[in-house]
Amino acid sequence: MIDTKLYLYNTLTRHKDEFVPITPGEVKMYSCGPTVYNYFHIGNARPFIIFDTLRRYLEYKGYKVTFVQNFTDVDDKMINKANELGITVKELADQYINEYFTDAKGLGIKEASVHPRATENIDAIIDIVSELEKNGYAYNVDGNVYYRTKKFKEYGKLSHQPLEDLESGARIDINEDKEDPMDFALWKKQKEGEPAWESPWGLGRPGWHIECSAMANRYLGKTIDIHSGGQDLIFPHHENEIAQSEAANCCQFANYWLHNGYINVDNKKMSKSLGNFFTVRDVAAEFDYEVIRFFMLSAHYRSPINFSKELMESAKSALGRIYTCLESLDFLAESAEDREPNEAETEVLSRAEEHKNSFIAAMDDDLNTADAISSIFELVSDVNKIITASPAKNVCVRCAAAIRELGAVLGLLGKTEASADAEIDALLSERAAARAAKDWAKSDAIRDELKALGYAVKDTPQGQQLTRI
RNA sequence: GGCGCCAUAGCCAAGUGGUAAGGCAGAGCUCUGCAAAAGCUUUAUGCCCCAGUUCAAAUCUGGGUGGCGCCUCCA
Repeated sequence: MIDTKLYLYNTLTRHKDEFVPITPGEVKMYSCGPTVYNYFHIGNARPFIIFDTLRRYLEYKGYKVTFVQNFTDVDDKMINKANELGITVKELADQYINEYFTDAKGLGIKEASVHPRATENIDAIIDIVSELEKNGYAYNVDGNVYYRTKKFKEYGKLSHQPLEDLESGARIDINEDKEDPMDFALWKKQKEGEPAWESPWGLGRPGWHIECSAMANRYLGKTIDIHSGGQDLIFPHHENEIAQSEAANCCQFANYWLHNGYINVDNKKMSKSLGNFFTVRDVAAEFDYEVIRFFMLSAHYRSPINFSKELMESAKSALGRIYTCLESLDFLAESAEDREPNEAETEVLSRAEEHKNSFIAAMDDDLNTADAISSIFELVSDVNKIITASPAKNVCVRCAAAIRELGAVLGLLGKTEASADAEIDALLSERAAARAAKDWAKSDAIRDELKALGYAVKDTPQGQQLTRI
């Protein structure tokens, strides 16, 4: 257990608050997941990566984390897309949930403890809407159930906007059923051709906000530690979740609300409506998934970041620098002498501890991954200084482990080199012989041949080092 | 109209009172048969501008300028 204090910026209090979980040693987290009607774009990927990193860090510190991330698998967008494609909403959901896991796995996003689907929790949704109706926070108009926003006195506490101000800025709502324009749907009456479930109010489907309240309650309980999502969910989605959950359960819904900044393109928010979005699938085809993750973590999670090909290239080179160091350490560890560390090596090992402490201090400060990554680079830089001097085996192993340990907290550096096959080994021996005979033409020809096979070879004092390109 | 965020080198980006981390790109040198990688050196007397507080300000205060977001489906 790493018992340093973790501070997180809480949208609710607008401060960095010391993180104290409800139950010592355990953390209950809920993060809003995707609506599964398409591949997700890199803007969607940011919260997935950021809050996966928070989860990993909490686990690294020794907490037992229960992490819930939902799939919104029924809403207007789902229904429209399914109709367009001539398939059912469930078929659409199944397909894109699969695609989600493909991209998420590539990005190093661990599976949540539970990935509940809205359509599989209709009973829990009906329960909470019934409770709200019973205690006067909801009203039924001909099969549509709405939340009575004015009744919830703390409405606006997350977005820090008094209800009147929200109302004056609100678009005119032409829905005549509602008592107030700020009221929002909890349950929607079935329309022609829409999927629907039986309920006390007739056939219908849940509104968007209610699913998160219902599923957080079912899988985590009435009060959770951390609720997270993108900044654009603060209002109305998270504000409404608070209104629903706190009115139904009569207690605080979440102690810490965390929100990540946007991804911009040409300094403008990336969004579907502006059409300036890139899917993770497409970007991963050009750059590695891991480069996307590294890129996301190279700035503070609450800052907006710009996306561009140039910045991805830069991220790729930076990540490559760490991998080069790791590959050299792995290579050296195989042939290195098994002896006691010398003075310089002992110094590097002790500096590795310092860098690890800096890394932890950065992460404790509201998840400052940019600063944390700089600790990894400083460690790499120290290691590089001893790498050409045939370091002791034990030193190579320990340095590589230290770099990988910190990388793993960020969900990075998990790639391991595939061992070369017999054909490659034969080429390497042949090249070694050619070099010994100073037959440079042949040596270079074999290097080209290896390159064509997808390998780069470096000549080091310890022999030929092979890496996959 | 209400609420909020941001401005640090060619680019990206930490730093929130003690004298500018880290990465990418560039330049020179060392090593190398060549290459690759790495190392060393180098790149902001200054952090959008102007005032102020302070022994001390990129950091705090006030005022500007420029950019962005939420208040509407959106990560």
